[in-house]
Amino acid sequence: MKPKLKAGQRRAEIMEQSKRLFARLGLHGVSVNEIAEACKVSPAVLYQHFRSKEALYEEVINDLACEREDYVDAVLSGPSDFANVLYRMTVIFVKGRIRDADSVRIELRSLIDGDEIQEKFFSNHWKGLSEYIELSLQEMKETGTIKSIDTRLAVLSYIALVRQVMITLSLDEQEGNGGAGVEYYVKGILNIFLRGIELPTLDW
Amino acid sequence: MKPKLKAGQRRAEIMEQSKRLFARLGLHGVSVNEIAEACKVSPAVLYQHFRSKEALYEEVINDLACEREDYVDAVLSGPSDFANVLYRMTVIFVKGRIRDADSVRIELRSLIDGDEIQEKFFSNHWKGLSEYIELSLQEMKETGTIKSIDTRLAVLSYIALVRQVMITLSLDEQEGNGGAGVEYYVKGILNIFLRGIELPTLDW
DNA sequence: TCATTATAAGTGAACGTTCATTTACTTTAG
DNA sequence: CTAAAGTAAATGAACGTTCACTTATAATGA
Repeated sequence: MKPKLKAGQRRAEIMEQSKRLFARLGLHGVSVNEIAEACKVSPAVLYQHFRSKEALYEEVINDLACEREDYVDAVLSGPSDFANVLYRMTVIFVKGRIRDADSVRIELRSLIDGDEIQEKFFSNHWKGLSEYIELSLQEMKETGTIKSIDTRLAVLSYIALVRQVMITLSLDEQEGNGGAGVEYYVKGILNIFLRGIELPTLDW
Repeated sequence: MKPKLKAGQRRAEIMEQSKRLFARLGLHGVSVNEIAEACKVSPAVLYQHFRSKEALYEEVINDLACEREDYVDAVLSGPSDFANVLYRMTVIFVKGRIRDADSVRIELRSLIDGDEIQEKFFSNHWKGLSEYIELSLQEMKETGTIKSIDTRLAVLSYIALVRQVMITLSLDEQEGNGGAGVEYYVKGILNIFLRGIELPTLDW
């Protein structure tokens, strides 16, 4: 006898399986039957929980886009200079994101499609990181700690570097990373970035 | 009466339209009918030139994969130090790529989909740039011009920065770039990169 | 030169399949 | 018993693909 799940659990199960499939194959790459099969239910079940395939897709995407990282610990749990705080924030960010590669995949998809989802991704996931950089640089500029610099370009560059780390760690199957972990990569790109904008690097 | 194109021209037309559509919507996002419609011919025509939809797709990708920038001029047409050569190579690379945004889109798709056909495209396109960096850094390491550095990480970082420029210039519709051109962005990220790996920046 | 002919290019309807979605019915738990 | 949770089967539309056919173009021969 098959166990019957409560509506809420079934819903969650459907969304989990959908997320996996949509991330890897895209909206048009997966059929409703395949999703149902992955959930081990008949296709009709999906329609008791979601209006349509597209509605399910949107909900999955939206769910991912709205997740937010919590940086409170990152800021408080160590040295409070720019480099160290940014390091801890980035590690938290990257670890949170690559926990499921699907989230990274879906973000990249939304980047290509250029839909509104992309903005949601940015404002929920990247904003914390980029605002911290932007405000810090602005302040350093005013106090003369740093030479004149294109803040926008700096933020853009750091995002690019972090995204590359996420891609390397979560999408490159080949595992040719030499087994290097999140900390190694983040430290590596962060130091490149810091030297790049003429700030002192991590002191360890 | 409609004009009839020669096989070669029709083939080229089909591939051009397909590229546009595949880039924006992906293999499963476009139907054969839509491609035919874009070419203003009946669907059957596609099958006189390509075995199947998938074969057409592969050929489009493959076509992109085989394009390669010519860096001879870049190397010869100015100062021959690492920074200046890399600058000129990068400008050529970026200009060539963003000439059609579709190529950039397809590359991003290939990152996500991770299939082998597209892998080829990816590695081939960046090869010129990344090999130049890799070999140069290796040489500087041996001659002691540069401190010990993770070459792989450096190459990865530069690719990330260049890709970000491409994305900004060719996918971000919002045009909030302040109208800054390729040269500005390339110079910006290149200097960040050079300082990042402790090499002298562009001298102008 | 100009009708004749051969062939390459293109058509449109229809094929079988798969798609997303719905309907009518069955099972299970409280 | 009954409401919720499930199923199997069926739907029309859209899909990729093929087929029998027409039309434009170019080569031929008198």
